[in-house]
Amino acid sequence: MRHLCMPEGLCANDIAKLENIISVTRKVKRGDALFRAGDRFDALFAVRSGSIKTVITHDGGREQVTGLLLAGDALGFEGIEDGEHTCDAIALEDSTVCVVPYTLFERMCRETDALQRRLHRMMSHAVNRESSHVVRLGMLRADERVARLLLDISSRLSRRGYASSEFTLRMTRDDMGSYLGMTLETVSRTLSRFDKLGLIETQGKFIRIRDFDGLRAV
Amino acid sequence: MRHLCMPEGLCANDIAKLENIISVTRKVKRGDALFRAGDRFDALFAVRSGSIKTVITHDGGREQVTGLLLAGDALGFEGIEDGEHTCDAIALEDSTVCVVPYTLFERMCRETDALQRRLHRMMSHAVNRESSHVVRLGMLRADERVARLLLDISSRLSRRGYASSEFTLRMTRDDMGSYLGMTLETVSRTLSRFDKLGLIETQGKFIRIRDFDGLRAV
DNA sequence: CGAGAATTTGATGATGATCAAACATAGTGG
DNA sequence: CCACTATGTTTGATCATCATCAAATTCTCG
Repeated sequence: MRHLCMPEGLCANDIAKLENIISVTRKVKRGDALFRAGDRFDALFAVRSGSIKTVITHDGGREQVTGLLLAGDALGFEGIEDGEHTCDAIALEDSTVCVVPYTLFERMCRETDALQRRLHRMMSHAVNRESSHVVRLGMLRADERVARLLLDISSRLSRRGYASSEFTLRMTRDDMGSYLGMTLETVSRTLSRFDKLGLIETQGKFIRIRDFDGLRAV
Repeated sequence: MRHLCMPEGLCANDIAKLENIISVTRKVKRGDALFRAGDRFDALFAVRSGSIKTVITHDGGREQVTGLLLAGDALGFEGIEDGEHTCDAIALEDSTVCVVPYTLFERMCRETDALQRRLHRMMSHAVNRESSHVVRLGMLRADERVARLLLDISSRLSRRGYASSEFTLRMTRDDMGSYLGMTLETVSRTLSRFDKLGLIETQGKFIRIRDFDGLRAV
């Protein structure tokens, strides 16, 4: 049972080719950076285990969490444009990623159209991921944003075959707040309220969703 | 002097190839859709003249403007993932776009690595565009968002060789508000205040920037 | 286990939303 | 081409949401 870093099917032949170039994995310790803004871009990454946040550091030191990557998610596409990464990627827990050397991968994509299609879909997915985040930030109230985040994580986990109703979110409340465009206090209060309402159960970073429809209706 | 839809250099040979497949242009009348969410995705587009907004319609009819595309900008990448578009693209004024048939383009990208690199950079750019919008929505106050939008448009225009200090923004205040995650009233008030402060001059949709540093410092 | 970090909860206040009404602009048909 | 009507904009008054400041409590990990 081998783990495929970049899931969803290719034909056996293509998979073999792919495995050749993504045989390299890299471990990243909790709190360490997989890459930093300004680092030379030379590889894409896929989260194999653990989770990673992407952070943009604004002039003045203010930081914003712009992305949350779970096992199975690919990252690094932002670096292609100018050949250097535009954000920091920080491990939220000890994690493992597959390393996909970019120029090699690009060449393979020219040879294999299935692989090319796959890369394009991944990049398109990255666009859509950002775009739904824009919607979340742009037209939802604080409690709606929190509810959506929980549902989003849940559905991403279930798509990957993990339990969808309970998980441990390694982000701090501060990270969640930064990601959702609100303060850590508001995140905390919102989670407490959801708990009191019977929508979820929280014990620190562990979260269990008790009432999916209720959350959707927030 | 021919207009190249997708600017920035390729070698003469590649340009010739490219021009072959992007010879088709399409006119879109103000208010009409270039494509709608759910439409089959089969081409990428590049704005040749005019401007276009992308809109996501939330369940319940609420709409959010997620993107603003000016002459020279490419759009449609969100459709690659599932083969159908995920947002509406609406012309803000009578506009012209180049049509780039996708499968054809994909094939060409496998043949010409310069073209492939170009496509990848465009998609990466699309990711970064969304991502800076996330930052704008996530960590800025209302007036900072408006200031950033104006500066952003200005720098995009100047990069394309247009006047950078005055332009006519075809969006309504409502569109701007939706794009910036605030109400049209707040947009209007903010612009009025900037005007009184001498940062800009406004006459309806026409805007002249008088004090770039002032705007940056908002 | 203990110290530093993270979380929770409360009290207060500011930013921006909402409601409302006057005013301006642009698009249409006579 | 002008007048008329729609639509868009501005400005004001009030209110709700969420940020800020603060302090007590609980986790976590080295």
